[in-house]
Amino acid sequence: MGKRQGYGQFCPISRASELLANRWTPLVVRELYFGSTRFAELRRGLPRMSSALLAQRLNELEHAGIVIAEPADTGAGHFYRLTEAGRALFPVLESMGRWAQTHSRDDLTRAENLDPDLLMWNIRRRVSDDSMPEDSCFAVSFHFLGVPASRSYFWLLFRDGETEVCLRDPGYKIALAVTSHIRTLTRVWLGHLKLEAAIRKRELLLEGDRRHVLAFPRWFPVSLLAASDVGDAR
Amino acid sequence: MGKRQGYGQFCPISRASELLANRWTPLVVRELYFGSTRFAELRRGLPRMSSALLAQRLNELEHAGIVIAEPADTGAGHFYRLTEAGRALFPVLESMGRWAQTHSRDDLTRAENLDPDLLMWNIRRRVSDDSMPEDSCFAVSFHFLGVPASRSYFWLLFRDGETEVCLRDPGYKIALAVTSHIRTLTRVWLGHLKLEAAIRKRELLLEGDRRHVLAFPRWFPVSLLAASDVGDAR
DNA sequence: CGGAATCCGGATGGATACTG
DNA sequence: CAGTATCCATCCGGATTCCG
Repeated sequence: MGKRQGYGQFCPISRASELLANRWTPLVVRELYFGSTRFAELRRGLPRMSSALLAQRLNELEHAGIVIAEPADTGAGHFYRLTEAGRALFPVLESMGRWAQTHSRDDLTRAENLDPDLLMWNIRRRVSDDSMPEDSCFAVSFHFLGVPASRSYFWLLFRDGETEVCLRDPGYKIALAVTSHIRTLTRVWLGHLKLEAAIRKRELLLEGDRRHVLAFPRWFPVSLLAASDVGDAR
Repeated sequence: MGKRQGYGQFCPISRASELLANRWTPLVVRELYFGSTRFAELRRGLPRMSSALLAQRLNELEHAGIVIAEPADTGAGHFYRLTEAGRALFPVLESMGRWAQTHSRDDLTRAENLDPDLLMWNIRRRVSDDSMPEDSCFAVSFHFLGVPASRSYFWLLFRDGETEVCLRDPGYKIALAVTSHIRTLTRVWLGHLKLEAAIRKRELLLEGDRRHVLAFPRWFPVSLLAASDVGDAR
């Protein structure tokens, strides 16, 4: 009876809404699209989502043909991947992102949305897509202002062509130390502020070998959804 | 506390989801984008949505700067309109529609989504956008198969350049009688079947003056989201 | 560890009735 | 007509637990 379900309309927007207009669902698809495959990875990108709801959403999406869950050959659990129909949802996510970047820009970096864990996790995911020198093995430290003390230090560890986020000093050589307010680096990530401008304005401090200082802007990534129009980025 | 609200993420998809990933919300925006402005018009395009929830969604959208409600000078109630930020959401709706048209096409015309009221209401809205002869005054009757008897007859009345949906014979000259299964006309509307093909295959019957029979395919509209790729439309 | 199942309290949505 | 008010079913968040 009151069973909440479809909208009973033939309109294609209605059909798409049956899938996407549910709490967390677009963000689950986003995580899968951006490359997470394991339950734990998804949770890390969706820290405020309960594990029960994530499991439920993955089921719904699998049932709808958006996600396919293959049992992990190694160990327990599954690999969750988008099907072709799932990847075809990207234009929806992209247009949502583009809308918010132009019509809700300042809301993105309101205090309650700043999250250093999430930022580092996203940076790592984009860095490892790009090509870093495979032979070198070093760490870059990040020190954030404007966050709780327990969340103010992070390290990116580059080793064997892999990139890892560490919450403690990994003990490798610190090639570069990055210091900024969490909002500054988030705005750089979102394309609201050019990295070079943040450095020039001394909102972002780089300390280390001249070589690594100069290399940093070349490998430091921005979001796939970064604004191309960079507001007050001069 | 348990207060359900934002997702606590700086990602623009997250921000857009806070607005759009709620039940009925994309469909409310769709109705406004397609030209409905009064509460009653919106309800007619969203027949399964409770009036309480519609009022709540309009409030939320107004608060978010997507909708503006101006008190109606004449009579009670308001005119609801999209703001510029609201109209900028159209690419999101469009990409949702495009996705469903290609990846969930057959679900659109499942029995539970066929609705002759909704179909006629949508047709009317698109017809009046197009130019019909302003001087003429006539009616076109629609007889649907595959629907409850009480919903099987409709009339489109063209008068003074206005178009109206009638649930009873308006008494004007019936220039043309259209008969088809509800699914057939819905598929034509969605672009899954070409009108000419439906006529040729005798899934859609036209009776009336030769002049009106010939004119019908010229003014009969399809959805703004009609598929350009028309499957088995030959 | 990876993930599913359960339980609880608060929030949300659907149905119906009601009001100016 | 244009919404409110109310009641109840469902959904969601958080915590805990369980299983392999």
